[in-house]
Amino acid sequence: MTSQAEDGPDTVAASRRSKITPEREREFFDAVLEQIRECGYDSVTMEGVAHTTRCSKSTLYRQWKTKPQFVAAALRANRKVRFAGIDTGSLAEDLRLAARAAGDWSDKDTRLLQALGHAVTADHELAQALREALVLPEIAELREMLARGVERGEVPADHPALEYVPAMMFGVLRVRPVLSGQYADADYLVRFVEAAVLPALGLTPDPGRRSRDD
Amino acid sequence: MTSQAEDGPDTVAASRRSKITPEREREFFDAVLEQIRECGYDSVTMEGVAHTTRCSKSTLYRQWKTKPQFVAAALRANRKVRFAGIDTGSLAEDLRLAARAAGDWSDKDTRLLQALGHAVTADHELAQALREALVLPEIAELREMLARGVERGEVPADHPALEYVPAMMFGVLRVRPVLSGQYADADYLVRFVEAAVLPALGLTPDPGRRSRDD
DNA sequence: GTGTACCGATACGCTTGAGTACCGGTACAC
DNA sequence: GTGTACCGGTACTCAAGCGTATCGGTACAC
Repeated sequence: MTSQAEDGPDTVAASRRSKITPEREREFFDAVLEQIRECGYDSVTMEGVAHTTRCSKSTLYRQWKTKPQFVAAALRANRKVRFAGIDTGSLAEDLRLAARAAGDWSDKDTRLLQALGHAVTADHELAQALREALVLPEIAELREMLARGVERGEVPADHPALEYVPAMMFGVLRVRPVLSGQYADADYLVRFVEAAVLPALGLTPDPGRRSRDD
Repeated sequence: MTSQAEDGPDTVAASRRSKITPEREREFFDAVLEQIRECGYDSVTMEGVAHTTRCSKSTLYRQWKTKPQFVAAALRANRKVRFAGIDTGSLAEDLRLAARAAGDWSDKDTRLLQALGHAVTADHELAQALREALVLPEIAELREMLARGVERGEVPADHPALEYVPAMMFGVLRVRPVLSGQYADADYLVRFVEAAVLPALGLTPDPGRRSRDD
């Protein structure tokens, strides 16, 4: 595997004497991701992106060779830390906060993942970019959260449910639209954590059920 | 919205003096679904289906007006009862069996759902067909399973985790490829049920360990 | 002021696939 | 046997979209 497209061709704005500012680039990326969310990967057209950003197709093709490379670059630029700063000293509370945070981008992220779900099988670079943008960071953060809980002795290190928590959270998050037609909002996810994740981990949920009043 | 395409145009074989036997129709449906799984909805071509089934494009278009209608018909014909006959008298055992059963088509069903995930937003008939084929039956069966458990007194009727069990099962099932790159096989799902679903429901996986101590 | 290199616009070539039209062959009805 | 109606095959029209080429305009370097 040759890693020829690592950092170079992604954010071209700084190099190559391009007149495209990082802010402008951000507009391109936002536009293409939004178009993907709305129409699906295959239906996204470079012309459409060019039109909504009031640039020309040539401009896009000058920066990125092909459509998948363009999309991959947009995904990589979209990487964010989701659960940053969540460290309350209590695993249950951390999970609640993470659920609430996840619910806030549930809509956008889920639609993106859904729309790219299959396009990914064709282009490996795209697949990797998607994983790195929308999957791996959150998983890693969840695992750290759990590890801290274990370290504090809240959950035994060999608790069998531990390894399934990321899949549970992620699964419910992504699958809810399919089941009920609506995206998993923060309240739903917090209730899910309360009702299923914490009990599975042997953590006692709030007895009085005072889950959502900030 | 008038439901003009209900039963008539789906299975045309019997009507219209078509020489296409139900078995032949089944071949068409299998072919298109397999092509969807492999290439995604958008990349499926009527010509490809015609070629793999050694029929002509005309034949397909004679029976189904458009590609989405054809695919919707294929989905509707694909409806199956997944967890039929699972009723052991124990909710835990039922869930284990369901997990094992689900793992057996995990691959095919998940790929199909993934591939159609976004195509569905464009065509409402397709969306409904997909839900009726791959989502609603399994959910309904799971709910019945849970209801029986409640009726037998294994789980209190107001147990908060009850409503999340289908989402958990479905979520983990569908999301595993995204997380780990491999489909959720039967073993994985059974371990998940054991480690997370049963404890969440307050059912003890093995007698030596009571997880709820509030 | 001059030149270079990028920008936006437009037009084009090329491929692909949906859906249609037409054709000869053939099974089944009668 | 004769006719009808469907089958498979092929050729076609039409639209869309990728990626390329070309052109005038313009910002910035020097």
